[in-house]
Amino acid sequence: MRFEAITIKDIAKALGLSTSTVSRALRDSYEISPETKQKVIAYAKENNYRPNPIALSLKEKRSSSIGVIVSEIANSFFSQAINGIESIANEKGYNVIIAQSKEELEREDSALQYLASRSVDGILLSVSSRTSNFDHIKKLYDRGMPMVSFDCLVDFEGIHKVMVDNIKAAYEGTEHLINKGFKNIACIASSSFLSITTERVKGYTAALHKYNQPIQTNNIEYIPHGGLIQEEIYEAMDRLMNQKEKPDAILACSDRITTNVMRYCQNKKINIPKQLGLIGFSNLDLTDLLTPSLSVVRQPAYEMGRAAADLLIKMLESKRAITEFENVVIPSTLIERDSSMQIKL
Amino acid sequence: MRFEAITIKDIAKALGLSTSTVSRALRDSYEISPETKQKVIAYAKENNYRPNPIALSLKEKRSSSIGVIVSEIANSFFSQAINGIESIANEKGYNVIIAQSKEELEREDSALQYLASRSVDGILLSVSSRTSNFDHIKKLYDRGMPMVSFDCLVDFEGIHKVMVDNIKAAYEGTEHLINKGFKNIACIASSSFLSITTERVKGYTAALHKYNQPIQTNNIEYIPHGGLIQEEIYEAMDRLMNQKEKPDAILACSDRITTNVMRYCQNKKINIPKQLGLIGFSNLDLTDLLTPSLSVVRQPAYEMGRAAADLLIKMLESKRAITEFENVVIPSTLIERDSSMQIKL
DNA sequence: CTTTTTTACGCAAACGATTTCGTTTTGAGT
DNA sequence: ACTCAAAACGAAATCGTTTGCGTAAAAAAG
Repeated sequence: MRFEAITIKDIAKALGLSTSTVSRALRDSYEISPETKQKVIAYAKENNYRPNPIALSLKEKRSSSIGVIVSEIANSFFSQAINGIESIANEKGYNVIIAQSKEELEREDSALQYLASRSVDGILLSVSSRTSNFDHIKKLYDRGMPMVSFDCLVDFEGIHKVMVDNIKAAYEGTEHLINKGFKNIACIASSSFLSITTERVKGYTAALHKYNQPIQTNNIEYIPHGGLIQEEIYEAMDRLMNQKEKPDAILACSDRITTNVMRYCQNKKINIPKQLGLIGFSNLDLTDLLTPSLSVVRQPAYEMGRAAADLLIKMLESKRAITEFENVVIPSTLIERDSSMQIKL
Repeated sequence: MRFEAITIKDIAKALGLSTSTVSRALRDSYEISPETKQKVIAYAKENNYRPNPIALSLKEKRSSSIGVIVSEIANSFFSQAINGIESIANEKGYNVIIAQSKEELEREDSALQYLASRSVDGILLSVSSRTSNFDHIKKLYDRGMPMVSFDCLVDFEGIHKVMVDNIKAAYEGTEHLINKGFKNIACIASSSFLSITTERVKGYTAALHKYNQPIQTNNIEYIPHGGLIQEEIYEAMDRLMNQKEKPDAILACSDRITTNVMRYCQNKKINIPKQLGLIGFSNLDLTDLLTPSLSVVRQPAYEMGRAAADLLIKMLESKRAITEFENVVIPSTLIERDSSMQIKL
């Protein structure tokens, strides 16, 4: 079974013209007489002609499409970011191809390779939590594939980057917990390879330092697969809660980590926030309905997507090579709810 | 800025061969001497050669990609379904292009048109809640575009369909509420155009009928945009709760409707389940963490995606035209939690 | 009534890969 | 020595579209 679309050749044959004439008529060239144009356009419309984008891509060496690689789309941050990307892309006449790395290096690489082999004009990339080595990305980038890095950033320079101020975001989250009276705050972050992890941990320690709270390395846990594997988070929680001095609050540095910490506490009958305060990075739109309502650091995913897509398309459409690379930093928002309120609830 | 990949021509030139020889060497043709093959393969590997899929698509008249149109990816049901689709597609060597209709007819049509113009071999479609007329879909389908309809189905026959048993699912949900002692159960469904709506309402009324509860039309609300617009749900709830005989429980027929009913109740200080029982269709993976934990009808989204993709690819790869069309019905699951427990909590 | 210009169109190449149909060379068979 | 076939490769068409160039006829200029 196959779908056969009408081509310029079919029109030419039907109207007794050459393909060049038809092509020019459709593009409203001055070399074609008004009558011929009229005939061609009418016939094309009638038969629902649409130029074959594949033939166009082959000829023009561009596909008018951009690729997006994220860890998974079933993640509120990324689905919101993709909405932002699409809003810009549609506006500018590009279409979007989405690929998921599922937090695996091999899938990231194969997605990159597929997109690279000419089907897309450029790539928006948020690296997976398993990406400790960025050579496969840098290689492709150096060979001329336009790319913009967003959220989980690549480690090299000379590339546009879009991010939140992770240090500040984590600092504010931690500070909020401190202000609410928590004395022994732990931090659960994503894989240690990621820039967002190191920055968020940096913000966390900076806040502790500022308020003269001790910084204990055994209060910092890293989750290798960024929360995709529930077990990893449960194990981290076990380690934290089995210490002599249990933490009394937790800063959870990703969506999946946050929800799985809540689930752990529910299973273990740990009351939030009485026994354990919690604030988490999350873009879920029903954190207000959770029990207790969840205090979150919210990333402006939609805006980040828009900014990244905008940078990429500007890059694609610029004549000369880019020499100045931007680091777009978009502010995050702290939303204080019940999960971080120690005293009264 | 543009990315230039290595082509078969480059290899031919570098090795002093013709493009035909290179092509054959890479495809391991018997007409090429082992030594030449060796040289070509080595050079190709070294220079990271990858066949240009666009050129291939043009020649083969197929793109090895399938399109998926859903209302929005930021919806747990669809993102899970897409995961299922991708799992099959990757297995069979297809890649997936995702488009969102955002519950708008125009966006659905333009997505369809784009995908149609030869960039995809087939389409998996869940129609938008604004789609009251299916002509644009049927037209394309009749012109030979392979399609499989899943979840929100098209209204015509002669096409593969993948769905849950909506009547049974709604029946079981309603029955569960009845068994828990609720006496005046309302139903909030998606737009009245959709087959899933009529079927779920049918299941709801069937259960009421079976247990001798009165069926009141003013207890059935339809949400034009399927829940994408929060206001529409709030207004429906207002209508329901301002009746003389308020409902004591609600069957919410989509993810967005369910969560927005909860949000409404929270705003209006309506206690679930004491004042209002609730069971909802939902695929969110944290309904267990809500307050109260949410009773749900869960659709097997991943399996539905797999089934739909499987049918489509079988269709694409079958030599002769399909004459038998399948209606794949996949069972849903009822998960009983606190939101539907009237007596004790 | 020529010559030049304009008008309106067709031819063919190009994009990258595959494939059908040659073509050349070598070696075996008679 | 002659035929024939196998082995190893190349030329060219094809997919759908655009575009530089060529060219016929018609119109304008001389």
